[in-house]
Amino acid sequence: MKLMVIDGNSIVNRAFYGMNQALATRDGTPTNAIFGFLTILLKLLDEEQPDELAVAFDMKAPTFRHLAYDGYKATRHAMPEDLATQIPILKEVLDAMNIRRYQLEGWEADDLLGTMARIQGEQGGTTVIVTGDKDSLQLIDQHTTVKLISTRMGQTTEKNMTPEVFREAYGFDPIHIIDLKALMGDSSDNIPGVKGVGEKTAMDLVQKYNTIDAIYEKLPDIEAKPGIIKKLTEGEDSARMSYDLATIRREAPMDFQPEDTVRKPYKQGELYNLLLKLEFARLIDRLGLHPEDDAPQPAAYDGSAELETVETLERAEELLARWRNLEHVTVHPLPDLSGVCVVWREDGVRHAARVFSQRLEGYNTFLQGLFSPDIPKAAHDCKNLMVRLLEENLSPEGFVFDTAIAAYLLAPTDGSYSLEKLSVTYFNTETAKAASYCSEEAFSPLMGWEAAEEAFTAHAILVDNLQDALRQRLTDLDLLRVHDDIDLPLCPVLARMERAGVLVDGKAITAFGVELKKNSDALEQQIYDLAGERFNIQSPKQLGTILFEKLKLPAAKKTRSGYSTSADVLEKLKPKHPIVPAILEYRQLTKLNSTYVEGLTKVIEADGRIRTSFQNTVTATGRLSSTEPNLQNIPVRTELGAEMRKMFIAGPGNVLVDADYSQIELRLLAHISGDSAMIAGFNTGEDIHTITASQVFGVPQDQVAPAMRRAAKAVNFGIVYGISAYSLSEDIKVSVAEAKRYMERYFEHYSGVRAYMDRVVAQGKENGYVSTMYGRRRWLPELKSSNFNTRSFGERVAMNMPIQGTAADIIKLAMIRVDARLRKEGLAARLVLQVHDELIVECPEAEGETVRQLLSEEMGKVASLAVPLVAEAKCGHTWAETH
DNA sequence: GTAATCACG
DNA sequence: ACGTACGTGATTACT
Repeated sequence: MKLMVIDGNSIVNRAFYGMNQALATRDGTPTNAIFGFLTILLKLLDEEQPDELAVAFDMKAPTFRHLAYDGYKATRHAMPEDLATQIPILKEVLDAMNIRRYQLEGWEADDLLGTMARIQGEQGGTTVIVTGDKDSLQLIDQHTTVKLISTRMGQTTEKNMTPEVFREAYGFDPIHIIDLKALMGDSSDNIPGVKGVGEKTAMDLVQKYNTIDAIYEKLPDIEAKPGIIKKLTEGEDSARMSYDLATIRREAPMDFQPEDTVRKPYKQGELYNLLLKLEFARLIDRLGLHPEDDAPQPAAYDGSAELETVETLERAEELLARWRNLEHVTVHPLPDLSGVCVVWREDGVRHAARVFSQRLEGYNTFLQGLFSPDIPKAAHDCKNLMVRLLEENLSPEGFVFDTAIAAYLLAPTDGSYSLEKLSVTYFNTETAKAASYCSEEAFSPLMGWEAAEEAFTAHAILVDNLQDALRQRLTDLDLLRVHDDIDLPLCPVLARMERAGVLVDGKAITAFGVELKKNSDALEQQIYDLAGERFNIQSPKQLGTILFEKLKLPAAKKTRSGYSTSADVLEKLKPKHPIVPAILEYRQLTKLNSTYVEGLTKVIEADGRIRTSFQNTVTATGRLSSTEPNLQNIPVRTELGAEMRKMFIAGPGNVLVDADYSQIELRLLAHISGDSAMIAGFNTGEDIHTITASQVFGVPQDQVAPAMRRAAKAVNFGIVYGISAYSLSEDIKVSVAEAKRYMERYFEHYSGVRAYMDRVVAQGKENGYVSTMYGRRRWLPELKSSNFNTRSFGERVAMNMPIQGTAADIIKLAMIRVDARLRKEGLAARLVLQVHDELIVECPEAEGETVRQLLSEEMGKVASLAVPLVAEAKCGHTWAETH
């Protein structure tokens, strides 16, 4: 039989310190250590497949010896509260998993591990001890191995220590770890050892003599320096005492019978409820857990409805007429719009009507009726639905609620908002997988019609229930206005933009690619010549070996897996070797070619246009993102890269009009902080970076040197991001002390900015969230973390999100208004792209000037701030020309 | 699937 | 003393 025993305290500590993310439930209970522990546990179970399993804990944490982790001086740190609160919960989880745990007054987890391993061995079994603590290595023997765990940045690495592996590494048998400790001591465990004997001497002695008994027997005739011999002689008592302290006691009076620890199935319902409380939805999914059959369902969820399948146009018309008078109906379409389930409530009864193109003659007439603006509709992910509606020439108007957007506004850092997930989050209820009715074959007779139809209907009802629950929560948190005024009305605008697409010059892109390839091939050859061998330049690992080992360039070591070869490292090495500039240029050319030339060529559609997807439920701040392809990161900063923008063109007889907000984030900083000096600066209408430089460096504006302006600009940006002197110094390449001086002078002149930064962090800590001018929120459990890095990150986010997020709100409002105005005025112009602070419209040449002014005007008047909100617009035949 | 790199605001 | 700026997405290498 194979027993796995886990050192609970050791592993939970490693999980706590090794998780780089702040994990917490909505109410702020930290859960990262629990999550980390369970992740490690499941991984180990999978790998080891033990027959028996147990976890040992220290009784309390007075000795703190298990708090030690690499680089952490554990001598006498109290256990952080954020960790302490997680341990009792973890124990509950283990109980629900039906895993035996042991703890014993007066005995440490180590001792229990040792005792269990001994008993197991005596009964002819084997044991794997799982710990992060090297002390336990003394327990290794023929039937006991130790799995050493270390966790960094959420990544767990493990080392299997068998007697052979140990001997290879240490040069003596595992049991002599005790002798080693007796000599060298262990500060984290308060073991004194022999004064003056460190790790090196101790290793040497134990490798030669194995035990302290042997050493002291032969003393003074041992191979060691006279000084050491003297120290050993004087320290004998201490060594003997340390030996006892370092010895793990294997005779704990514990009630351990290996057969008690045979693995048992989880207590399904109990574990489900616990993990649900901890908001570990993915873990619930992974373990395939379900609620207990008799568990009380939240009142909000009611999956029942009067069902019908609509098969005549008369019935369809009748329903449409009734729906027009309701507050809303919930619509849930199949991805290809070949069917739709509509859920509504009348006189306290819920109804669900399913309509399929194959079963209703006149289905298209029905769709036209349903998707006319006079039937108020709720749906999950409106924008995607609207894109499909536009493809079918149906109206994207008339939507009043989007459950995906609502869930996003409530938890913008969650990342995904599938119905499967929301069902668990909001109703503690598992639901069918969308894939069961979304695939091509789902409704084929082979797959069983009924199952697909049932899942489809269940999801429609779920969306209807979510609509209720989420609307309530939005109202409670004052987030409904963001949904109603910004994110929902933006959906049809985005749908139209996606459908419009942007025209590119495919031939020019291909030609550019040929040119890039020619030049990068030449560089590749050059690099091989300079390196004296061929290698994969695109492999950071191989490149690192060439640069830092073969060519012996000074390494600025960085990444986990070796040398960093990133552009800023290489930039510093440029003068040291001609291979470096060649690599930098090679990188630029291949990047342009693979990401932009090849990436974009692949997605050009038959009409020569590229259609991106704008994601409206992804970013933590409220910005949009762009995928497949990403059109928000087309090069512009370098001359060669900017060539790409010449390939984005207006159609024949058309122009592009490009309008971008000038310094919107800094203007918002001025407005939100209320800093009078910065507000005054913007109101003079001069260049803000020059003004900043003039104020910070104390020179008249006309004497601001370009370097001063550059520095001031970097400080301005840094401030918005929640700066540190170190990062600023890296950015503008001055000493940290110099950067610190800049920042001090900056805050002297803009004291209101500093006050705002302090204020927003304090509010974030108090409320648990920060918000934009329009009420969009981001929750910040990181601010309460006891981990310095995590907390610092939270503070920077607190400073940045209200600014970046407000800018995002403003441009979204601008898009809604620009789109409305272009349409109202009967212009052929249409929005085609948004790049965070920039809008791009394509229109007939004749409309160019009108549109240019309209854009600038609408964008400028979205918000009235303490400083002007300025948007500058230009026309051109290519995207490059508009800059 | 993750890490490293680099493109954008 | 800590470890180093906010927000994204695509490509490539490699496990």
